Amino acid sequence: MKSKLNSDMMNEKCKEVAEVLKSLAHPQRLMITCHLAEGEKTVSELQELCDISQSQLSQFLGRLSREGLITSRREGQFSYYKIKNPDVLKLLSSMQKIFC
Amino acid sequence: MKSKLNSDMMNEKCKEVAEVLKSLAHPQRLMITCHLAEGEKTVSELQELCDISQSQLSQFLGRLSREGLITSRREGQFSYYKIKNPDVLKLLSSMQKIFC
DNA sequence: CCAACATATTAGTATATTATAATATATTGG
DNA sequence: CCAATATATTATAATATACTAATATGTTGG
Repeated sequence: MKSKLNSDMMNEKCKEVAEVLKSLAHPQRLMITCHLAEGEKTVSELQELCDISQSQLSQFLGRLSREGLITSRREGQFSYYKIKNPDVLKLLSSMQKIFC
Repeated sequence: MKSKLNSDMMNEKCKEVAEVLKSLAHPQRLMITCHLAEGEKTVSELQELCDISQSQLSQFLGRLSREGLITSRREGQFSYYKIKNPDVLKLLSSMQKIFC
């Protein structure tokens, strides 16, 4: 069951996975995604939970969206964000088991 | 069995884990660590495996060492590197299951 | 010892990221 | 409509990262 990758495939994979890691590799972005892993949240909820400036939160959410980790929907006043990529959910869950 | 963290602990954890992710969040550093996850390797072996310049490889290995993910020992002409942090080994293994 | 090889360090430039402040847009209750 | 609230965008300065070329150090066989 051990899946070996050839050199080109490995290059590709590493590039792809490194992108995801890069998105998560910031204390507050990680915190944001960890909270989102528990379920959909509004920006204001996240702001409470993460203790982070409005502008930065919005910028981080923008980046995480652009990079495909999360999605949002607008409902009235509020924007709701949640994890989009199921692999990211799995990764967050693994990390929690390992580090928490 | 669900370990909840209070806000301060979560801050700490996120900071700590984000550091590790940052170390891994580069295609070639990820590739290096993936190869090291299979076992100890010399710099020249890694250079072959990763197709990367001598200087960059050495700089990346330096960084990964400084950041506590890997260790090295010198034996004659060669430097042998391997994964130091067992959590990193677990993480790499999880990521392989998820992404490969 | 010295030539060749293995590895590490340094310096310099280009690019990316972070954080902050200021401003803009969208929605709703009154 | 307008004031208040929620969210997004822009500009900018500080810092970190990536890459390359050049040079330095350490080790060994002959």
